[in-house]
Amino acid sequence: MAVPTKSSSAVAGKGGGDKREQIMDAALALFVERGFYGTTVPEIADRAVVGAGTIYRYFESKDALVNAIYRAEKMRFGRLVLDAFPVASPTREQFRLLWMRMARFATETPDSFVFLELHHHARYLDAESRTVEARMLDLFIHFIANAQSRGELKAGSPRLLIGMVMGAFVGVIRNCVELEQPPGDADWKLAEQCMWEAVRS
Amino acid sequence: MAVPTKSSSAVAGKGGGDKREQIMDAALALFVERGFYGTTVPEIADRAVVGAGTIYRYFESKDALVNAIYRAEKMRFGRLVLDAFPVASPTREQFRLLWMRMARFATETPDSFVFLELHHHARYLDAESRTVEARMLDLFIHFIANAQSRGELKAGSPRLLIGMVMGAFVGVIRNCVELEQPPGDADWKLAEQCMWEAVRS
Amino acid sequence: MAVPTKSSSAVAGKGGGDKREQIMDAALALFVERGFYGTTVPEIADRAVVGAGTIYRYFESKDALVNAIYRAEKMRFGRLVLDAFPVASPTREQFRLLWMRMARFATETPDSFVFLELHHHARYLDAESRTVEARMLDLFIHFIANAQSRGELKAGSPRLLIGMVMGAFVGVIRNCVELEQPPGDADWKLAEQCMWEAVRS
Amino acid sequence: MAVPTKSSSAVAGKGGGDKREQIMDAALALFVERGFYGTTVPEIADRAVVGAGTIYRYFESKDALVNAIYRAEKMRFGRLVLDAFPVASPTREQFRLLWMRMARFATETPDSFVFLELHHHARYLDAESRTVEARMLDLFIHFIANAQSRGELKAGSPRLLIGMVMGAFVGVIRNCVELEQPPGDADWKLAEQCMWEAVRS
DNA sequence: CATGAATGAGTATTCATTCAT
DNA sequence: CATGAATGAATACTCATTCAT
Repeated sequence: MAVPTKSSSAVAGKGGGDKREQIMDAALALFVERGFYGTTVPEIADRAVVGAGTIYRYFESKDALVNAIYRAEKMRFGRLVLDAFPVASPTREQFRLLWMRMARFATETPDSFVFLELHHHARYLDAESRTVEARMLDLFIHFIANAQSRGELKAGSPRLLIGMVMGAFVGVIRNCVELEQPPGDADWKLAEQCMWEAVRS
Repeated sequence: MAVPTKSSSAVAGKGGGDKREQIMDAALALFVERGFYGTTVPEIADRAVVGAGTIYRYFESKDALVNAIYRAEKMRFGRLVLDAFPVASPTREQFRLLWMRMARFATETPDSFVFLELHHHARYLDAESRTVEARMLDLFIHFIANAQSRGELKAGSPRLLIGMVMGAFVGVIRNCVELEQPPGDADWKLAEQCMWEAVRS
Repeated sequence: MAVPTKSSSAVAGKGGGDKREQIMDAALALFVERGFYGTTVPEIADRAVVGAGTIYRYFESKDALVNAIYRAEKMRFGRLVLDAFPVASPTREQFRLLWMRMARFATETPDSFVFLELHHHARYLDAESRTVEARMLDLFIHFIANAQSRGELKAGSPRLLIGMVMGAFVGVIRNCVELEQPPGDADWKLAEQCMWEAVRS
Repeated sequence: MAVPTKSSSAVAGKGGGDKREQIMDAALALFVERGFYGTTVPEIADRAVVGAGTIYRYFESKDALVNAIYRAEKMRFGRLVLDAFPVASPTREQFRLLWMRMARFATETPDSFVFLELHHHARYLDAESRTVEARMLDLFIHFIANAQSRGELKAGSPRLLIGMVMGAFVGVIRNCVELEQPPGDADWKLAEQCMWEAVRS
């Protein structure tokens, strides 16, 4: 019942061998490539180079696996974007930083970003996964509300502004995914400037 | 193999007995509600009040059905947004009109909009469905490029700008879907103003 | 959801074709031959000459199937043994009749009898199946108690006497099953006489 | 392949550390509680406080384990019932003794008795286990035949009489198991008297 | 044309057994 | 000797699709 934890293996060294991570990596890639329902458990096992049964030593079910990946990636995203956030900087700087950090996440691990995007509303996400999502949203809402109260952003529902900016960000990624070329630095900067003008007061 | 065409039902008048449309309506609603893989063909048949086998008289497969719906809705979207487009109006007016027409589509038939959004990248979309999508994109690209050449929009890849604006639009919808309240007219107007400022030169 | 009923086909004639009954017959035989867990659903389907999926049109699960068989056979047993029971006859006659009817059931459909015996305490029997069993037991208990009150049977817990007599009956069957020869009429009569002497006052 | 024998532990004294017995005890309890197929090997290992792999150092397979338990318990049953059997006593006394010794076995180690009963006809019992069973049966047959030749028991197939008496015995137990109360001494005596009257000439 | 009962290929999941440590 | 993580063969069950009526 007690499933092996990730931490123990992080110490292991020896160059990998962490089955739990192997499985999550393989599953993430396949879910992005072929979708959740389009991916079979044996396929995940093959790609992770483990037996099919092994997956069930680490995850209760295929659903539990996708939820674990979702949470892990969402939290990694959160950490990358929010760690050591310059609370005192001007809003303009903060906006740029958020945007560029997100861009880095999306550029360095595009699979992860696409995965989070695709599974945002998936039926198989459980309550805890949705909570992770909700917590991050709250942080953004506070950020917006504060800036609005200083008169630096347009008035209006913070959620609306967030939806707009995040939507635009995703739109930029999608555009590049469809063109099958990674978005250049210039693209990210242009988009960032556009969206700042969209929300600034 | 000779599948009944949609036109046959258009002739039927009185709106009764159009099985093809009944099936598509039922499927659209269920796909939005439970996803493509979460919906079984017999369920669609039940909701459409036809026999399960009947669906295969109108559509070659479940995949063909979802593609037919995608194309039909995408084209309806295109017509609603582009019909009688005021080619001569100022760009600002054109932008507002596009946005508001899209808003009307999304507000009047939210299921259709969500469906198009959710299935944008679905694996089961075939080449023809992607072509419908591509044609519409071309129209937008020309619109943007023209406006750019007149110096009214920011320079940059038209696809990038489209991705950004469409993404933001979707973000607004999603936000409201999550809050389970239809976006108000004020929301749409605010968002429209924001995004205009995002793209105008 | 609404599963086809047995009655409709009983009328059908045409010499069989009743899938539900085919499945139950095949399953009964296999459960006796190889046990519940030793029988796979495809095996049942093969023997019943239906597709594996067809079984699930008639029974929710393998468990539901074994329960349905249990109930059907238990009730058939009850009917055969108790129908038109001569309430007014002397206890000795009643005892003989019960015993011989049970013997007929066990001789004519030995699989059914063995099945009921083997699955008496099976973990997969649900509440309803146990109720069928309990109701029949109640009838026997009343029969015993009445005879005891007339001083014709030994005093003592009716359940104990029933357990003893039924146990002895099963013992006779088992003995013959092990010898792989059907119990002769003389055997049944001898055993009946023995057990009467066991319980009479 | 050279599996540790039971004797080695008999030497150990103090009763501690005897893994083979720990495993058999745990398995017996679980098999009775949840059935053979309802019990997993790791569960047995947990209950026996040994590693799952250890079980395979003492038993070739799960089947071999259940067979070993069956033989051991059957032989313990035989010893308890037949040791120092008073060959010269009157048949009535012998019958009473057999019955009461069986009752003691069933009362003192009900799990063992239920186990023997439940697995009497199990598919996974191998030839040797059946031989143990057969040998004991032979002893009983001789006992019966002798008594019959002295005219003390009813004529008829000894096996039939044995089946009847043993069946009745099991019926008494089952009755008490169902009522979830251990059979009282009075119950055992009543039943013994009944069954003696059943078989005596 | 319409139907829906029947199908069986395909999937997630379990668990006896092995073997590197 | 003992272990328990890893394995993969085996099994119950689902559902898109067909076809006899």
